[in-house]
Amino acid sequence: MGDQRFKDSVETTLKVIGGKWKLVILCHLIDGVRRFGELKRDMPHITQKMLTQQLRELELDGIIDRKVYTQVPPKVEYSLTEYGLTIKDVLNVLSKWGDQHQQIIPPLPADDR
Amino acid sequence: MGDQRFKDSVETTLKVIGGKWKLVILCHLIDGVRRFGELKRDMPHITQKMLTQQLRELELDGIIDRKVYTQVPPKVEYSLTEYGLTIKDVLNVLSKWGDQHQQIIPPLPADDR
DNA sequence: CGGGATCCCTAATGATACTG
DNA sequence: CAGTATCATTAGGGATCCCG
Repeated sequence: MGDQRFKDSVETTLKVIGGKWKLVILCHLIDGVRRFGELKRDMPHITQKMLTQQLRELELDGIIDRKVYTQVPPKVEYSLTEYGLTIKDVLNVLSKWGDQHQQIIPPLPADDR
Repeated sequence: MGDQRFKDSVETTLKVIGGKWKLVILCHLIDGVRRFGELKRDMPHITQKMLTQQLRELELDGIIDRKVYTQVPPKVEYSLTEYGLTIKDVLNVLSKWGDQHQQIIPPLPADDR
């Protein structure tokens, strides 16, 4: 299991969906199409810059689609690509693990860690 | 799926095993006990400081065990705790996904991205 | 509304030297 | 061998202003 190839694959995954925001963004897109403003509203802690930036990177990696409606005011919709849908398995496992972890090792009280 | 609780659980996971190194370290521990020097040798890019630091955090989160042999020269062994073994599912899914990704979106040639 | 462009700061990481 | 301790560096991220 822990051989070189296995490790390389994990590192590849980290490069693509690692970081502070990408998986969270994908959580919001997993249920369907979302507008930029919706994403921003549902993630109060992310800045506009970060959101834009991370969306671009996900788009470049073929995970999400960006559809621009040329109208005033502008409207941009984001959604998972067919390939991006494969991320569901990953999200499910991560969510399940985090869920267990919270029960076994509860977060420190009144603290964000 | 993409509800608040789901998202929170994913974020919890990211806090515990997120970052650049922890999952890679766990890859090496998944096959069994490893000494500090072995880990360092098998991860040429990590610095001693980072390795120590990340190991401490994993220990605090109950994922790995640290066994110190009081002898000269010193000997310290790291291994997954029983609870830490639950990380296997996560690693498998991440490795599998990264493996597919490499085939579909091959890394840029002669570049580290 | 959905950005882009700047400036700026800090937390994370690295390099290096030292030690029980 | 398995770490500390310290200093230097950098990348990630935030605040703000501007724009079609």
